Amino acid sequence: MERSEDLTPEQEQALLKARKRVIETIGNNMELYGITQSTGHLYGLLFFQNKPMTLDEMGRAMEMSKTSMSTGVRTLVDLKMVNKVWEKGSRKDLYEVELDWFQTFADFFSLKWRKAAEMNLHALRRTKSELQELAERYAGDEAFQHQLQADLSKIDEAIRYYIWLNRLIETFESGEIFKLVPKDMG
Amino acid sequence: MERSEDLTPEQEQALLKARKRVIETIGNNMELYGITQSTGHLYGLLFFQNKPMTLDEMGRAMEMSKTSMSTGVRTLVDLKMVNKVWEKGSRKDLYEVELDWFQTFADFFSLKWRKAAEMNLHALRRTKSELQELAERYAGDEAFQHQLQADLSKIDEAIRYYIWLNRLIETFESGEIFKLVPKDMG
DNA sequence: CCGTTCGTACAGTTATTTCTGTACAAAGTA
DNA sequence: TACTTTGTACAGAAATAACTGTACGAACGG
Repeated sequence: MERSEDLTPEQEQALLKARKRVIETIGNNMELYGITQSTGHLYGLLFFQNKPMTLDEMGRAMEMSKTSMSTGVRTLVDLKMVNKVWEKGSRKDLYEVELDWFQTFADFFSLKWRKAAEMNLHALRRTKSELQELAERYAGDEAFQHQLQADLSKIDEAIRYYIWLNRLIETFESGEIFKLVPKDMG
Repeated sequence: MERSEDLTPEQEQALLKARKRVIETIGNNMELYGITQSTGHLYGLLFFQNKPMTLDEMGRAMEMSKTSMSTGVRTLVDLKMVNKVWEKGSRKDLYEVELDWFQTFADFFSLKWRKAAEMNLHALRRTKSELQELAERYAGDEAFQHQLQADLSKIDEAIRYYIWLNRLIETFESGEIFKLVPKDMG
């Protein structure tokens, strides 16, 4: 915790204790984002910091090596959960959390789910055309046709799902989702 | 692959090759669901099966132990990605994938994200009231008040986000999301 | 009942991931 | 230019997770 505000030790203790619950709960649940428990904990730490933090400060607060802070914070930056900020006069890199969690959520889906959706869609489409070629080549074989059609109809349904998923992700990226599901209910 | 349809070895080869791309791509991307690569691969295998499969058949196809199949398939059942099915005459447990991927996606979010959202919301609210108590107790101390207000406003914004997230998840659970973002575009 | 067959608990092994300390390149400072 | 300071690559150590084989209880068939 930053010391610039000069709290009494008693106050500081009480504040740290209150923060701790949130830091740990959030840290634990961040595995949903595919990040490690300790990186989640780092995120929680940064969340309550009211000033950008250096790697050394993180290391001291987390009681971990600077190397780990470096890799942890890089993960968070890649996920756009944490931003690198500049401060004149300081040679050190400074980091602070992105406080707009709506944005964080949207960015996460753009980054991870869209990539997966597009890879899967690509694989499905390639395999679909491959199966269609097989269907033509062995046009007479009824048993094989039957099998191919079973696979093809599954693939078509999967493609339909991924097209939908891509569209859903688009609503996250564009912010349209907040028109469909408003941030505050009326 | 089930042999009941009696394909030629050549046809079977071609089919397996075509399926392989999809199985592996999907299997790899399933880490987004927090499942292991090999469990993802198992899912891909089941996807193309046109009959429910036993643990022994899975083990043979995956070249892995039956124990691993048992734990893998249990994970998939817990996530409602795979269903246990009954077939008279068979003493063995049979499993098949849930083919409705829209449903699978919705179930996954209900299960995992809602649980996390509720835990976080709970922690945030508890900490919020704890901070409010501190604010009352040290009503005169300006430096401390300043710090408490900084924390409280962050917490309020986080609470706002989780309330929204819960509402979003509700639209998945109720199927309302498919009214907001239609399965097929008009 | 007794003998099978099935699924899974459990303990041990193997494989993977996470974390640390050292070393070094980059960039600033004098 | 030499001297610091900073962030990260890299290799090894420590911690976790995944996988396997054995063993055993449950369910069924004779």
